[in-house]
Amino acid sequence: MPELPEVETVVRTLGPLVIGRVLGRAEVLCPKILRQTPAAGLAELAGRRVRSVRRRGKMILIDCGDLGLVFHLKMTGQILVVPAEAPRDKHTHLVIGLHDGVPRRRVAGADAAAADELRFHDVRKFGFCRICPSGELASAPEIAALGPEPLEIGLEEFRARLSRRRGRIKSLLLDQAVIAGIGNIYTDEILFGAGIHPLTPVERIRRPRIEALFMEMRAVLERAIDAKGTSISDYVDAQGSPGGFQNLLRVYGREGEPCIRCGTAIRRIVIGGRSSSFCPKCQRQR
DNA sequence: AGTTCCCTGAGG
DNA sequence: CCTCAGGGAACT
Repeated sequence: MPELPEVETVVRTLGPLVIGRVLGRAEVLCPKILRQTPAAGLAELAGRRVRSVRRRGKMILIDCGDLGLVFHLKMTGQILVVPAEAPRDKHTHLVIGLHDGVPRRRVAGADAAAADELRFHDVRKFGFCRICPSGELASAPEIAALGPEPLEIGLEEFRARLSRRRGRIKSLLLDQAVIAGIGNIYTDEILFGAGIHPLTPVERIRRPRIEALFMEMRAVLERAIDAKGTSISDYVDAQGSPGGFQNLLRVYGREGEPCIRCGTAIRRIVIGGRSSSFCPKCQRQR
């Protein structure tokens, strides 16, 4: 599932494939995935040059001058850059032409440069794309509501944000308004590393352990980015390559297997409808 | 704070 | 056939 490290990897692989290139015609094969995007907005994309590709939380922001594209991959979304002639499948929902700069005058009879396509692909159709004026990007509801970036926030701000809230630590780390970009896999990995039971009320976690949590959050996310994300079901980067962090997971998806630290069987519980794996010995409920 | 829903493919 | 996976919005 694309979380911060996967989205970061998509952004890093997508950027070089699209920045400086010009968008062509957009084709919507599944209108459901367009959020608050009038057909006119789509038509206006054609001819615009891609300026930048950035990430905010789990959102992908593509700046095309005065128009911006926002993608959220949710669980099974993919953004791919492929040759225009590559076959599509039934889960390809949005296609935007992509070509190199448009010369002022085309040489008669010259072949058009081989064109690529930027494609949004999503088996479950939970993901979406929004097109809006660049000036409205920051105020788009999905972005305005996000908490700070976990790799940019400092320890004191992290601690302050958590201390303002009540509730289970797992639910808070998953809450995008508290901190942006962490999902189910990395929450479990971070809590394991910090030795905190996922159901622990945040107000019961003492300062030294909050510090351990902060360090672990940074370490896990950075390691996962280094490994180019976790590919369990559908995740691939903009070139279609899988990540490698699934081989480095310490607790997620390891229910019943021995804890890598103490050998105790990893247990799984459901919190807020999400499965949570943890070691009952290394992550004692305090 | 917990439940339901969206959606589809995989696995039982 | 049934159940499960899951981000996040909407609802209870």
